[in-house]
Amino acid sequence: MNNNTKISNAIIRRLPRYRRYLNILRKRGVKKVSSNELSELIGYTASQIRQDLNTFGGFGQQGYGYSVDHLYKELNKILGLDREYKTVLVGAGNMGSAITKYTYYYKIGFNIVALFDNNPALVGQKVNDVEILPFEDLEDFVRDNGIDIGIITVNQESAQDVADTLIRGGVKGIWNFAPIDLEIPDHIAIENVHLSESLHTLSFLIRSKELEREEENN
Amino acid sequence: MNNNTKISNAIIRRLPRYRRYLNILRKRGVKKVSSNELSELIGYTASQIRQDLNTFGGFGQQGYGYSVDHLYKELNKILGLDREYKTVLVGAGNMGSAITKYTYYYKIGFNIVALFDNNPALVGQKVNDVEILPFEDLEDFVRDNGIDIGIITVNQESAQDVADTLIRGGVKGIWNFAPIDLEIPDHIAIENVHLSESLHTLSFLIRSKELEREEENN
DNA sequence: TAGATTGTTAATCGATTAACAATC
DNA sequence: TAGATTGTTAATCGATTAACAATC
Repeated sequence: MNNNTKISNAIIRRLPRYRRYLNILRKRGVKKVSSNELSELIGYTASQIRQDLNTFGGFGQQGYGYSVDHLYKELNKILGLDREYKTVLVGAGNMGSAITKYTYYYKIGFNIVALFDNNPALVGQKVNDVEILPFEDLEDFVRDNGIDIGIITVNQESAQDVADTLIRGGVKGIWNFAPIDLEIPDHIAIENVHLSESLHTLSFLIRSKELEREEENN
Repeated sequence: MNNNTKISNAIIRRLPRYRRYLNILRKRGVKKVSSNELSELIGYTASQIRQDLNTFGGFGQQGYGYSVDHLYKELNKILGLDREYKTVLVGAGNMGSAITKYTYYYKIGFNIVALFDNNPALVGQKVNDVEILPFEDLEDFVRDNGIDIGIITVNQESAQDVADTLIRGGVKGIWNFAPIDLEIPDHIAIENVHLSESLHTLSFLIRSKELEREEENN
C-alpha cells in the first residue's frame, strides 16, 4: 500500500484535507462522489485528486466515482488514524492546557495520559482529569507506559532537552510547538506548529495585498 | 521591491524561517554571513537562499556575503513586521486565552486590544488586562478602532459568521484556528492554523516510518 | 591584484495538469 | 450497449539546483 516509494510532502499535506472533506460528505449522508465533485469542494483539480489517491491505491470505480464511506475509511488507514496513540504533553502552561483540552474535545485517538512540568507549583494539579507530573519522571513514564507521541509546549530553551528525553523514553513522534527546529534522529516523526512563523506569514500576506492595491491605484 | 510579481507560496513559507535564523545570528553578535553558512544553519541550499533573497532585492555584497543586521531588517520589512497591527480575538475559550497570552508574551507588533465572546459568563472578564466584550459589539469595534487583524478561535460552526463580521468591520487579515476553510474575498489575507490536520500529518509520518522499518526487516 | 561570494542565467528535477484508454 | 468516470501515461509548468560571470 505505502510500498516504500517516498510520498512527497506536497501530497502528505493534502491528505488530512481530503479526509476532512470526505468526513463532511459522510456526515451529510452522501454516498458517492466523483473527482470532479471533490475538486469543486476542495479546490484541487480533479486530475490532482485522482493522482494523489492513486499513489495509495485504486479506491474508485470507473464510471461511478468513489464511495464516500470507503474512501474515508481508506484515508483514515493511510493517515494512521485507525489506531490509538498514547500521548504525553510536556509544558503545562497556557498553551499546554489549551492543547490538552483541545485534543480531549476533538478526541480522535490521541489520548493524553499525562502532563509534565518542572514547575513545582503545577505538579499535582490536573487538567481535564489528567495529572501534571514532575519533569524528572518523564523518561521512565514514557518507557514504562509505551507512550507513542510527545507534545512539546515548553519554551524554546528547554525544547531540545525535552525532545531528547522523550526520544530516550521511546516515543515515535513529536508534535512540537516551540519555535525551534529540533534535532531529531531519522526514525522519529516530527511535526512542527510554529505559531509565530504562521503569524509572520499572515503579516506578509497583508502587506502584499496592500502593495497590490497601491499598484492598482497607479 | 515587491514589484507585483506574485511571490510563490514556497518562498513565502521560507521567509519567516530566514528571519528566525537571522535573528539568532544577530543575538549571537554575528556580523556577516554567507549563503553557504546560512545553508548549513537553515538546511536550504545556498543556491536557493540566494534565489529567494534576490526575488526581493540584492541584499548581499559580492565577495563578502550578507550583513546579518541589514538582512534581518530587510526581512522584517518584507514580512511587514516593521509596523504594529491592531488585533482582536474572537472566541475567548481555552485556545483563545492561550493565544492571547502567547502573542502578549512574544509581543512583536501584534497587539490584541480586545477579546470577544458570545458567552455572557465570559463577557467582562479579562485575559492579561484585555477585556472580553460581547460578540454583538464586534463589527462596530473593528470599524471604530481600525482593527487590522482578527483571530478566530471559535468552533467550526460559528467561524464563517465571525469571519464575515470581521470583514464587514474592515480587517485586513484573519488568523484562523477553526478547522474549516473560510470563504474570504480576494483582498483579505488569511492564514490558517489547522491543528487537527497537523496532528494527522504527524500520525501519517509515524505510520510511514513504521512501515519503512517493517520493510527493512524483510 | 587575487580570492571570495553574490546575482543571475541555464539545466535539471519534480509536481501539476491534460489527455485518453480502460472499464464499470 | 452507451455513458460516465477512473487509472495512468504523456505534456506542461514551476521550483530547485548547478554553474559561472560580475564585482566587491
